[in-house]
Amino acid sequence: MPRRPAAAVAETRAAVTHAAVERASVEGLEGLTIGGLAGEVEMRKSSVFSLFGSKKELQLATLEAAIEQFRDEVWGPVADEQPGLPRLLALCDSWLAYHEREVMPGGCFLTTATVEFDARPGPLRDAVARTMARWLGVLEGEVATAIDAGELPVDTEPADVAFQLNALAAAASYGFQLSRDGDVFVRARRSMRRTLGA
Amino acid sequence: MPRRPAAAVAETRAAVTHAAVERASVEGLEGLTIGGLAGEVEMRKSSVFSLFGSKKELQLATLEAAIEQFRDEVWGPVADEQPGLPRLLALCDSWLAYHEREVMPGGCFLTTATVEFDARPGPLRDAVARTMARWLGVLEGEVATAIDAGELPVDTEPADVAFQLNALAAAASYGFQLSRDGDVFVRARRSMRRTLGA
DNA sequence: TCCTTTATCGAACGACCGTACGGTATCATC
DNA sequence: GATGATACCGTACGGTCGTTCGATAAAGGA
Repeated sequence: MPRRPAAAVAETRAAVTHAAVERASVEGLEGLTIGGLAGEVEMRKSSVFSLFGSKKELQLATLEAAIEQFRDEVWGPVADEQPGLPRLLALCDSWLAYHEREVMPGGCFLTTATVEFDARPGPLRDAVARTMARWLGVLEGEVATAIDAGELPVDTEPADVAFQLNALAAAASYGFQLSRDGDVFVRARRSMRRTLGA
Repeated sequence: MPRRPAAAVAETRAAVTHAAVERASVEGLEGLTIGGLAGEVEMRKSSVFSLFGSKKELQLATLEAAIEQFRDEVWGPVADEQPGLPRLLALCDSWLAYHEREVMPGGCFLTTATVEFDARPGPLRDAVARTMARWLGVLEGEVATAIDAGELPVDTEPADVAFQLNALAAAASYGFQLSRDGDVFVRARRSMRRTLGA
């Protein structure tokens, strides 16, 4: 009794991973349960399972979906800004706004996944590590562009600034989740501006 | 067949929570299993269970033990330094050293617990929130002392500096766990020094 | 219209979890 | 040396998890 037309597997997977991203931001990727997820998308446990073949594959697909959403909602709006400091400043605002409007009910997904798997060897950890490295690389490249354009001091260490910005955004996310006090975003924004020498 | 003399319940609990702290830094507080923990301290599942009465109590006791260890190993060595900027600088070094020497096999315990429970209402979340708030308060007080002593600019926001230092230490911890590259500690130390205007 | 493909379902499995409870050997006290 | 408290153990129960597998009904091409 297929409820959907043939070859709809991609859409169905997307519906599941979308729900999984939200759920995992709260309970963690390990806290995901195939049965619980199935209930949320009104399917049966065995159906959801057969879409991915294993829980590990479901987790990897969920991470992939979270990355895509992050790119769409954070990077997308600022992609057209002028590369260098202008885009970096816009990116920081977009980044914090993404957390502030609570797109993820449990806070920053990548931070959650990082802290959850950073000490557990396996493909999940490797995928998280690659993602984090790639993101830090993006930030670093933007800082380097800003330096070349004379928008930042020549003695600025791009990797340091990337590390700091990422640390601040993550702390803003879990700080807000813990305290439910929006002031942490003000603090984070001020701190980011200071890091970027404003 | 009691293996220990009477009234040894406190010592036994301490042995269990000590193992639990290490394990939870890797697998998370929710990932703790009473049976697994029992194997590690060479006791039976039912024995460990009856020491705490419930898993939730075990988790709370584990958090308490982690806080105590943190206080002993991070704050203890610098408690006698001169309050204000000197002690703050020493504290940052002690803090990073604590993570660098991998006392916790899975990285910063409080960060793990924070990210794990920040969006899950309950006594665990409340305890974590109180702990984090207290720690930020300690940092903030130290910054305020430094300002009063003229060691930091008068327009410094103590809460901002506390937020930044905590963000950097946490990021150093999970950054190291992910990359296994000790350079993150150099980066974090440099960033902390910069935050403190050195 | 028939036949193959395919998306979904239902039922069952073994493993592991937290929890409950009664038993048992040792200790402290008299 | 008998007695009661104490620290630990053995066993079992109900529940939930990931996973397997055969059935089923709609979709699509011939």
